[in-house]
Amino acid sequence: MTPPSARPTMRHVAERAGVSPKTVSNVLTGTAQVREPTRLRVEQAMRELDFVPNFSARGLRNGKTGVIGLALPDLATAFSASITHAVVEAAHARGWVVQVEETAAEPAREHDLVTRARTHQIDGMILNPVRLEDSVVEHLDHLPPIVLIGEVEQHRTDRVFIDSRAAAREAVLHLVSSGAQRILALGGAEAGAVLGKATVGQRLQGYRDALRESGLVSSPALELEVPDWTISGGAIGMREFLASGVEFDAVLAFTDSIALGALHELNSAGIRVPEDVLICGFDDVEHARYAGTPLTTIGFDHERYASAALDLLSSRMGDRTLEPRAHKIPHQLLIRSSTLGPPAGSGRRKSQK
Amino acid sequence: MTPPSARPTMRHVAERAGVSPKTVSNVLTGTAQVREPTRLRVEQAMRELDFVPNFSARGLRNGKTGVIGLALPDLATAFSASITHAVVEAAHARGWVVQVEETAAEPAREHDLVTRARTHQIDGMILNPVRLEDSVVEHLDHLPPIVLIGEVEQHRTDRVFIDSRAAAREAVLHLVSSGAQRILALGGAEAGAVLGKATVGQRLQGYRDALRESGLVSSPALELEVPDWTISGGAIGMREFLASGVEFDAVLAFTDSIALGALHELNSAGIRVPEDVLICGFDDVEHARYAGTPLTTIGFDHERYASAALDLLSSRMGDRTLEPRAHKIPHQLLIRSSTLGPPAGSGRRKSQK
DNA sequence: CTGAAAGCGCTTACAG
DNA sequence: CTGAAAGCGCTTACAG
Repeated sequence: MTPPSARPTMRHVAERAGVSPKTVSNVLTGTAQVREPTRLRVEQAMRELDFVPNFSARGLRNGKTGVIGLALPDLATAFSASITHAVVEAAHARGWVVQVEETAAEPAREHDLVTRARTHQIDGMILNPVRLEDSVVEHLDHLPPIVLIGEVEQHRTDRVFIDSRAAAREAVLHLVSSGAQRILALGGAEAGAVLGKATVGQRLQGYRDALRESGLVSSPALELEVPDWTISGGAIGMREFLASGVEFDAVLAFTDSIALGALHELNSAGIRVPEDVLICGFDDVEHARYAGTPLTTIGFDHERYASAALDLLSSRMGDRTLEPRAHKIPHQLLIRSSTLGPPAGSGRRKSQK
Repeated sequence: MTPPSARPTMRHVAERAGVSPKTVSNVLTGTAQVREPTRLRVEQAMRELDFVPNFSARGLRNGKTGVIGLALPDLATAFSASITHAVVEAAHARGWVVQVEETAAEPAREHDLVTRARTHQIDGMILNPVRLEDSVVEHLDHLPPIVLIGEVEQHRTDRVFIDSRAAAREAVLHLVSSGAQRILALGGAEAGAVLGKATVGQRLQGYRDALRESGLVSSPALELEVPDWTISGGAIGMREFLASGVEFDAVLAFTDSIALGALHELNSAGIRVPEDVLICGFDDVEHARYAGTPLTTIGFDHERYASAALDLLSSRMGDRTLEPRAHKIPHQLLIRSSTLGPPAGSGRRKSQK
């Protein structure tokens, strides 16, 4: 019940400085030149009154809020933390603040989010879709600018991505060249998803590409989903797989968190990495490098990824009629201890039978 | 350059439904009862026009935006990810969205943040202060409600915290009872900070309390700062310490990330955990449990922590004259492999000389 | 239960 | 370079 008048407005500043509100606005936005002495008077009045502009009013007037949205499936993962950090830093450099949303890997929540985007008053949104419903894309015209991050088979929106298919292929070829023959893909057969439509599909395709090229057979028994893309999700998936008794000598995990969970589970089961099983992750989060066995992974520049997304957002906000653009960020296979095993041909451990 | 009129307003809905804007507002906010047939007509008009309310306008009118701020020193850490996740989930349950900020451990940026809080149009803010400048607290009356999370020797603001001093003491007593005699405190002597004023100080005090009680001497050589509270920060700190040649047989790291960096560095140096050195962290982030050597740590319920902060925020938004309240969240020492060493008295490794 | 009026705090044309 | 007017899209009293 604090009266709103407790907070000074431009009118108060104007009165105190003996000018019109317009002049205060000019000082604030720099729209028009203001003579030095006038400007100093206005600035002093602002200081004396401890004035700050009301961004709701400005937003109402301008149709811009200075806020962008960042929507990720699960904010608790290491990868999300790294991306959030990078986006917030890059956004600040451009004068924006960031509102975060969590889609919890539920398509319904993604949909809600996008349709609610306008009410939240954000100027644009960076969305990491899990399974982007087509219905969302349909609404595109009524929505603020959206940049998709991650792999999406969808060309009506700006996108930033790494070539996950190529990266997965490289990773698997590396595993094969290190002597692996039965490689588990851990992270998603993603039963319901159309192959290739999202990150999961891309990585799975790259995995299969490499097997084919290497003359190895792919098998549904070696493509395993995990409950979620977290450390515990990876651990649970690995535990189930070990219980199945299927033979394997390497793991391609679809994220580093999954890989770390799998690594833990292998160690608990007395299976040594890399002596018995090789393991490779995805994303190069900080603790991949510092894991008990440092983790081979696919790395890319998270800062660059964030900047690219913001640049796309920025130019689309300037012109919504632009053709959709896709910005590919280079990736790199980072080889660490987890795949530096004994020479090819040495007997690898088989999983229990 | 899209005309703002592209977006339907309440007036359009009202015209289409043949009612006044006020009635549309009533339907939307539920302020007044609306007769069933009227309401249905209005709702259909909203659907047909794909109407969503403009929250900037509503915010301007109501003085509320539905947005709260969450400010953490470094969004990239595992602890930040866990807290961000918990806060966003709890906020959504209360109908709020969350804007994140990063203070990068710089007091100046915290100060900026707080003074800019009003312009960002947030209804309240959750701030994890590193060194909260008194100047910030001075401005409290001109700011939206703030809840501090973490330990702060400051009683003019609502706070949520765990008893870090008691927790650190328990952890060290546990290390001592496991046979440790020379325990490194890794995370901050925090040269400039007044002891006890922030998280660092609390944990350091608890550490010293336990040493004193155990009849062990504390020594500046065993209190080490790290460049930052990250995994690599912990690794760098540990590396420097090992180079110093000071003897030690246990480590109390001030966060799990620091602990994991230290663990990695010890392993690299051929020092075994827990056989040669015991190590204990703080916060119980997910990968503490899944580390190469599962990490003993101080755990607490992150969800409860977040909910408590939002509850305090909520009630203060209802009444700014309330006495400041402090909500303590219980913690628990979680003993895992990293401190399950050989029995006390067995020869521990000394660091190199 | 519904309507007509006024105003939240800004900024954009439009004049000087 | 500065001012007076109008309006962004809502909602809160105030009447009916």
